[in-house]
Amino acid sequence: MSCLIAKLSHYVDLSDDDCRLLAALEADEQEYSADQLVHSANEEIEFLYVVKKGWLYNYIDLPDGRRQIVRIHHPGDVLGLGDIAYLKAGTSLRACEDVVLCPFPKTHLDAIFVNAPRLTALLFTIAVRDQAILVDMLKSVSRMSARERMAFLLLDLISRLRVTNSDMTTQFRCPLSLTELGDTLALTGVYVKKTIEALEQDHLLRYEEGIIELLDEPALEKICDFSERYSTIDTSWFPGG
Amino acid sequence: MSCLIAKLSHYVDLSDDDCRLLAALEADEQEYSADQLVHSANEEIEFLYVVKKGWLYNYIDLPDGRRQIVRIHHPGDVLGLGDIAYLKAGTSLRACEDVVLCPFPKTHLDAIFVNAPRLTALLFTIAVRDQAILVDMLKSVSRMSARERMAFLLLDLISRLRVTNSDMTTQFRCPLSLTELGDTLALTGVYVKKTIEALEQDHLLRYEEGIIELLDEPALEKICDFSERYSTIDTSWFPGG
DNA sequence: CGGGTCGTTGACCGTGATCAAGTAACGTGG
DNA sequence: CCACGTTACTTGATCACGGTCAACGACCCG
Repeated sequence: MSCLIAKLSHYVDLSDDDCRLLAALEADEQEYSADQLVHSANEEIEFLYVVKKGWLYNYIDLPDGRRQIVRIHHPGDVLGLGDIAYLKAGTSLRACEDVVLCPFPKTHLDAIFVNAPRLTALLFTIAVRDQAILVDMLKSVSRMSARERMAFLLLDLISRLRVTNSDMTTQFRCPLSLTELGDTLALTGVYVKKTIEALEQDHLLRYEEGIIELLDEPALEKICDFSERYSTIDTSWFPGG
Repeated sequence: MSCLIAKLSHYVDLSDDDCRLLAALEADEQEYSADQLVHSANEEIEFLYVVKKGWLYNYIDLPDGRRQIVRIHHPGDVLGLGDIAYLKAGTSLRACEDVVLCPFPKTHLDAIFVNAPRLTALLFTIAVRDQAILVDMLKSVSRMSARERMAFLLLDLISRLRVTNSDMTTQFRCPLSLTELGDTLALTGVYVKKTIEALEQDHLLRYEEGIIELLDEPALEKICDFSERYSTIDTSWFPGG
């Protein structure tokens, strides 16, 4: 089963027609290797993508060479919804390991908007949920200490992985380098290291060779006032189906 | 003419049916006074709002008493699209001066999703445009200096005001206090003051009694690598209408 | 006239950046 | 198989941006 359908049917019952429309989005496949740029900011957007395998991230470059990672993507995510308001992409998209994407032209959304109001509402909701997550990220970066931010990011990542991967335990592989984690958290790679070390001192987590193990989730949640945004959404107002 | 219709028809031609659906959203009116809370985070969401008059802002409180202002709203804005994925509001909404809002229940969106795919696409696009703006804000707060952030915020505000207010010059009244500006920029009120002073020293702007005048917009744009997000959006992929 | 909030200014401080040097792992070409 | 370059991780010394704290004045409202 496609991981897009798997992820979406977590939220609503999909009709056969809905599934057919969604399957059409995953007709093509394309591979990208680790660290490869999928598209860069200010490039014209031809395609949206469904992630089939691997992690990627969106980021913005600043003129002085620094960058901010805006969103980390996992299999089953729909990429590019956030860019369809504009002709050109606002962020660059890069694979952080070998990935497989399913590109589809943005005009394919037409068929969904016209024929499947229920699915439209779901896509709308997902797009808008991403916004809530950006708000969390803004709060994190603007108002929290390095320690709190680190806790927040790790909890966010694991709770997203749990949505599609219900056998997920307390440990996962994170293919981002320390510098990339820093670009996500608005810290330097150096300080990410020191922060992780401090959390390890307190027996809250373990980090080794890209494997992260959360040793005390309740304590981590308390540190950063975490609230989970992925397991449930409100579908009660959706058009009947 | 309603400022919602004014704002939206800036982007697409609206049919009579579309206008009728939109007008229904502005059927009711409600006043709030300066500094009044419209709804708070974690409250159940009953209504979305169209802003008829005055400025408001969304913010998040942190357990330790700090807060982050997430978005500043002007007349014509639709509030709450970002919250419809959840049963409860993620942010609090507060009036920063006397305002008039038009509340409508979120189920009213149904009618639009089912009957007006073109308008749906527009709302979708607006919701998603807000996301691009959040990304800008994230970039600003995470990676820019106080001076750059200040420049960015002021350019953002004036370019939004210009969308509906084409006779806007280089000066506008900003009803936010220095502390509120600080909560927006992730700075303290004290440092906002010092930053504004520094910009005044360089003859880039003037600030007096809440009136802001931008003296050298090109220079300000250069400081913060500003890109305008409000004047145009991509409507080419919209369903025909 | 008293109390509140906001703006203003100055002294001092702390988090996280910057810089620098060193190590380990990897792929490359000779 | 080794020399080389590259990249990531590691660690420590020092620095600076912006926060914190405190005090005062202006203004508003009761």
